[in-house]
Amino acid sequence: MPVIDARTEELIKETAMRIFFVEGRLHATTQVIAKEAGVNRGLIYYYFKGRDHLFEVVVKEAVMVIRNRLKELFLSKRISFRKKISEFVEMSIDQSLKYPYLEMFLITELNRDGSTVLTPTGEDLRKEMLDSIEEDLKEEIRKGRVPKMSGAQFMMNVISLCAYPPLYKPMLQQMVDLDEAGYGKMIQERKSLIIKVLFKD
Amino acid sequence: MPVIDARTEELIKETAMRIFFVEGRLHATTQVIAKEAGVNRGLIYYYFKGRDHLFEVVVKEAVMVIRNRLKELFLSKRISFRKKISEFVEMSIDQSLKYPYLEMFLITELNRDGSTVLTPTGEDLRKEMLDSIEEDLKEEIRKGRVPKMSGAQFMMNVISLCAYPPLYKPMLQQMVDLDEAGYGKMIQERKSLIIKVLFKD
DNA sequence: CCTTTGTTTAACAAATTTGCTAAATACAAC
DNA sequence: GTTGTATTTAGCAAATTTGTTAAACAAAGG
Repeated sequence: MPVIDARTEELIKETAMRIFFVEGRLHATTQVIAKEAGVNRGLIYYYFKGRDHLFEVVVKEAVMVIRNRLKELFLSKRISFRKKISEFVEMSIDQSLKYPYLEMFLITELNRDGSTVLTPTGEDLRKEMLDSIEEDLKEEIRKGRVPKMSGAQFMMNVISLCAYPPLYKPMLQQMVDLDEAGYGKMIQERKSLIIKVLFKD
Repeated sequence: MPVIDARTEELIKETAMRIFFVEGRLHATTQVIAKEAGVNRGLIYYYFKGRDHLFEVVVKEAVMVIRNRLKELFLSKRISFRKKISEFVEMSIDQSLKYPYLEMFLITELNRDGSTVLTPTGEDLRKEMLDSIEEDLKEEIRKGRVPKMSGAQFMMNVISLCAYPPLYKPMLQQMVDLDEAGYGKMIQERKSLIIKVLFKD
């Protein structure tokens, strides 16, 4: 029997991810995806059951990667809260630069009726992570390094400060005069800047 | 001649805005829009030239409203920088609650090739607003109330902290256990919280 | 060389969507 | 009531998209 050419399946997935998550064309047709991948459209139906299933596969894969990194980070007892948040910020910004529209896609998907793409995080794990943050945050607030707020508000701040700017790129470039290099530099600067905004000391 | 029934045209516009900007269904078909507005699909072609033109009209209208408020706010010399930012935050959050997907739509639109929907802000006005912010910000930095950063970074922070959370609602509600009332309360709390995060004193 | 199995292609039918048109309707003015 | 104009409706043709099928092709084993 012939060797299974894994390149085609991968190629389709990677092209779909680029179109959805990098370029934000969330409703690209199978025609477009196949064309840009340089493969016959039928192959999307051969390797995946169809458009919806291709969606499901790439989203689930992306979500799993994010979740695993989050889990690993926030459940490790060894490093300090400040350090955890620093790493989270770095990770988030790099992720958002790589796939600016990914979170947006997940949000839209989550809003859709009958979406089966996103399975909720396990109840126990979710609670454990949240409690861990809440506890560490309380200590920071006590020390006066962070204004009084809930863990949810704090995480909302972190996520917003990281995930929005890469999305906002075209808007920002129109508002401020920025070339590609200048934009990249600005986003990288944010990594340390965000920490300075979150923690006052 | 019969009185022009402005209700139909308005109804279509409002329905389109709700579908696009509130529910985030950015590629809803003319059929869907007409159905939800309770009018015949042909009327979209009667009052607007077609789907694309309907887009153009509602987007331009929304952009104009935002721009005018921004302009009025940031070019008024009478109020303090802190107060300006406070009002901007309040305005942005209310706007984002009303139309969570509006900015997202604008961003996607701006990324599209050949988009004529968004005309850049006048060069003179843009520069004037930016300079005004930069100048006020320098003073705040000098007083040690804000960490050292450019005007662009500061505005990026403000916009992110305001605009992202309403988008993130479904995600947040899955992460943290929040009912509708709890969510609303949390977002309202952000108005003052964001100021405390931006200005340390 | 022939068979078997996995992959790729082209072509088709069904469904959806768009943009338009011609006819129907509503309604104010006469 | 008739007329003229604005509005609304139903329906059509073209284009697009989806999902399937049957046939072609490639490669490895016998």
